[in-house]
Amino acid sequence: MGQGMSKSNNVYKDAYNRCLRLLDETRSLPSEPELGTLLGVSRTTVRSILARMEETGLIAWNKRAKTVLRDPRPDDFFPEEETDTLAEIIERSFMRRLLAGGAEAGMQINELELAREIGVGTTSVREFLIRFSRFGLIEKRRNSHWVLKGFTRAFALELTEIREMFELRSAAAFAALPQDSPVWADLDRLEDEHRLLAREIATRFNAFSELDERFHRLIHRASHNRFIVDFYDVIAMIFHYHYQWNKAQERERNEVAVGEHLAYIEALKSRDLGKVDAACRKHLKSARHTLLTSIPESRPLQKS
Amino acid sequence: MGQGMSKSNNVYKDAYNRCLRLLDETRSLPSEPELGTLLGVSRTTVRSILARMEETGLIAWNKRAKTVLRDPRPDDFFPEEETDTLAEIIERSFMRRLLAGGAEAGMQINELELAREIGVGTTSVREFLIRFSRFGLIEKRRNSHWVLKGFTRAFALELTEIREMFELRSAAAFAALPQDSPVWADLDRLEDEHRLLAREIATRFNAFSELDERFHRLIHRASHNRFIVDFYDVIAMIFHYHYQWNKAQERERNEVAVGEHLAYIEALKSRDLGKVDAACRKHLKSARHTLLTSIPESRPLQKS
DNA sequence: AAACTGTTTTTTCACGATAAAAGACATTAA
DNA sequence: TTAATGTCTTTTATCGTGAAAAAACAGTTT
Repeated sequence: MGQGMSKSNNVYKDAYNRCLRLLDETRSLPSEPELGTLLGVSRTTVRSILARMEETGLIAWNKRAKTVLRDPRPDDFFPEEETDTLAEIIERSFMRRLLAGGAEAGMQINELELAREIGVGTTSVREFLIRFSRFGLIEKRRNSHWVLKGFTRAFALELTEIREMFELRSAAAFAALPQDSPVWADLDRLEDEHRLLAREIATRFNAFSELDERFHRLIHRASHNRFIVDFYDVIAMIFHYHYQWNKAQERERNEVAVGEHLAYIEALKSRDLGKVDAACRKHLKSARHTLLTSIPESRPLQKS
Repeated sequence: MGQGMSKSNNVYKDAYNRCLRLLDETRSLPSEPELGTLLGVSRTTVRSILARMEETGLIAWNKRAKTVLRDPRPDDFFPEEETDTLAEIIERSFMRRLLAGGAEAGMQINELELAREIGVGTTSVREFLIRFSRFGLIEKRRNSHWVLKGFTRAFALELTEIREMFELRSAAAFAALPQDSPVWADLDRLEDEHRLLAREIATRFNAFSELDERFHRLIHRASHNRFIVDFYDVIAMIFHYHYQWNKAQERERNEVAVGEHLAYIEALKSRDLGKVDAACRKHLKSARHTLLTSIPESRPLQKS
């Protein structure tokens, strides 16, 4: 694939695609700085996007006037795979290898080999591994290779131990928040989404994982502790891949979890610390159980 | 300084210096692989060391025979500053800037500028910042600069909150360890060192920080949780620099801390969970207090 | 004058290249 | 035949470089 290429323009491509979707809604686009904040990119990138949109006849562009000429067609979009960050590409490849079996604990990781296999430079792989190391799954030997510690039962237990400690504390902090805190409105909105999902669970059960993450992040944020908030990244990463590999009884599991969340939300709203503690404990216990059953007895994880 | 230079040979130089110290003790050096494990380097590096030692007339080297010819002189050693890792150099420079005042929270960090100022490549600075980010003092803006969050009171409080949570749990786990666990011998040895230091506190009070770290790491290891063990890196880093900048009442503070450690050790040996909890809490409370008083009221930290 | 567009500069991201260091393989000595 | 030494190969650490993207500056328009 792309060889010798210094840097992919995925930021531009991704923003372009998102900008296309904006086109449906209006007859003319806002100013360049406004578009920049809207898309989360710099004006330089906004101008590249506008230039191409003019070229392909999507808009007429003359200084402030950016008139939409036609609706975007499917082939106006850049292919999805070209909009991914290098970091995302590397993470996916790495996790696939990790979960594809044959990834025994203790095995050593070769930067050069990984880079060649994925088709990227070694620097990007190194940086990925350094970032990834905080998840506790790999470890660096000074001046030498990385060692895979493996997705073991021990890992899951250590992870959930911290999770439980942090979430119990965060939940208690949440319940103690003053009535006028905006989090209560956030919680109400999440409750509605949960009720909606509960009704449509038969068809939309796979929408749970995303909702789950938003719910728990809201609670963790109440701790007002960066280490607790940041640690949820580790949990989110693990559960993200967990949801992908463990499809057994997914519908049932998610249905139960939605119910537990609703009870948990009720407890939070009651602001009764005893109830909060109980509801939180109950949910975390079943989350732990689900994670543990997907990991075979003290062996590295295999794809289901 | 070193420009255009691809990689410094600090591993070799550091190992060489350590190998010189070995020369005092024996008449002849062991085999190459043995020396490698002793010094923690590869045989390639060992052979470079031996080659130079032969050249400078320190040893006679013929295959297995490595006879010491003379004692090393001070000028045989490589200068200390040439034995540092790039990562160490960058960390020191970075922390100096951070603590030298004028490092306001919210300030942005420029990779290129840092690299130029320290005289290293941008890659090394990037990798350092990624590793450093887990300490919670800096944060990355996607596709853009890093932001300094600052050594604030809030930071210290968040840090100590986690520390207390983790250490109380670890201490309880420690006390519950079976009598035949090797940690009890480790604890006895640390107790002796504490008693020794307590007696010589007037002159050796600055030896405390190293002992402190070893003591707390031993306790944290009893948790058997990688996240707890790894988190001690954050604490150790902060306290390492804390000891450097806050020299006010150092002797008194350390004397008190040694006393608290001894009480803490007694409590652990009693295996009475109530006593352990109390002793641990007491020590952590005064550690927190010490840290907090060195940070001025909700402002970035200034050098004392 | 405030907010925009046009232009230039700076910084980030990612690569290939190269010396240091590790590791593997072949050979030899005890 | 085990464990060393001698030699060769591979990997890691670090740099300089160049395109993508951000940011700063300058000139316009409302």
